[in-house]
Amino acid sequence: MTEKQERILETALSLFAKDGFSATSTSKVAREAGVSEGLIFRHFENKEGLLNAILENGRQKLTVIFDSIHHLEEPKEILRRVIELPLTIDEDQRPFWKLLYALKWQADVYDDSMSNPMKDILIPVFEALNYHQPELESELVMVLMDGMASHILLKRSGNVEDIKELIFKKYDL
Amino acid sequence: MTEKQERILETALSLFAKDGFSATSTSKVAREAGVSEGLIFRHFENKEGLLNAILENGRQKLTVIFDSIHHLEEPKEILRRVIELPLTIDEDQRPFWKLLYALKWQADVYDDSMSNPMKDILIPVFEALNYHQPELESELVMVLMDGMASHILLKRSGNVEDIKELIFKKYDL
DNA sequence: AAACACTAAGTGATTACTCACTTATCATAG
DNA sequence: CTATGATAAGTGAGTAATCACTTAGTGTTT
Repeated sequence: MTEKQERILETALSLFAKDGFSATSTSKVAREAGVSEGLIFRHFENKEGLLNAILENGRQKLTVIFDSIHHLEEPKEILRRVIELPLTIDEDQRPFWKLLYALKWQADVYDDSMSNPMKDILIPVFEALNYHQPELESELVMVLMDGMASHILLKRSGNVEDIKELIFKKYDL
Repeated sequence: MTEKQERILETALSLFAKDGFSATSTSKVAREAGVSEGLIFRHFENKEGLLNAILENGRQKLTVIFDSIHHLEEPKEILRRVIELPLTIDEDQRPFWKLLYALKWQADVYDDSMSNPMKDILIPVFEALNYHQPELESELVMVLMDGMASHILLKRSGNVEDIKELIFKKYDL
């Protein structure tokens, strides 16, 4: 990975997240990255290839987080970690998440790859906690997390920490 | 409102919702609507004006629904209606909601106009039901609804009706 | 006849992408 | 050590197509 290659990925992610994928031109990415436009196509073949490289990059970091949760033993500890996941997104990861959430609505792009691993984590938790409908409870938590993530990524004021505590209370965590 | 004018609004909404605002060209809207491209600019001034006309159109229908809930008396009945709102989106309203949710992520566009009216409805409900933190509970419900709406609009399988029932049970509705 | 709805053929700017070319990297042969 | 040559990295000026938008003009209503 060249330095210029990384610059392209970095500024493309930032621009895609801020203005949207199709509203961001390759020429703008090149200009902002201080690179010739041709270089983008040399390294990433086309605009979509650039997007895929960005997504693949982010997905790898994601797997690490998932695995670290999966290795925990105590069910309530796992549930706590899962629920507060949206709150643990740190500043430099935000553009990636914004891009991911924006792309969901982009027709063809939508990707459920995060959904199943999460279910695999949550269902055993609710089984261990003797909930009546573990699968349904898992889906509900995932819906909640989706809402929380949107809430946080779009910076809608409110105190997210308090909402988290409220959810913890409801699940007796 | 001319027939062609309505055709433009209708097909533009459909295309914006399917492919995104900036990925949809005015020429495509015109072609699909069976109309000359110039007509779009005559009636709506520019592409953004077309978008605003679509949004204004939808917002008016929205106000009607909000008011009908606001006029109810029984707190639990209100809460029930609010929570099942995402499930009552019928097929011909879906494109509007998809567009609205997609636009949230479009940087400059985001619009909180739905948030405050909803809070005004929910806070009195939780006060009447003697919840400890009415405002926080309202925010949580709104976050949940946001998640549910995404879930439904993106057609992620699962049984939304069952999830709704589970939520009802948790709020003792 | 005046306002209105509408079309067809434009406008310059910008789009994603290509191509011919130069420069840097680096292993191996003399 | 240096020269050679292959490969990858990078440039900048192109390309046709498409973009949002305009303009000049044609029918239709009132």
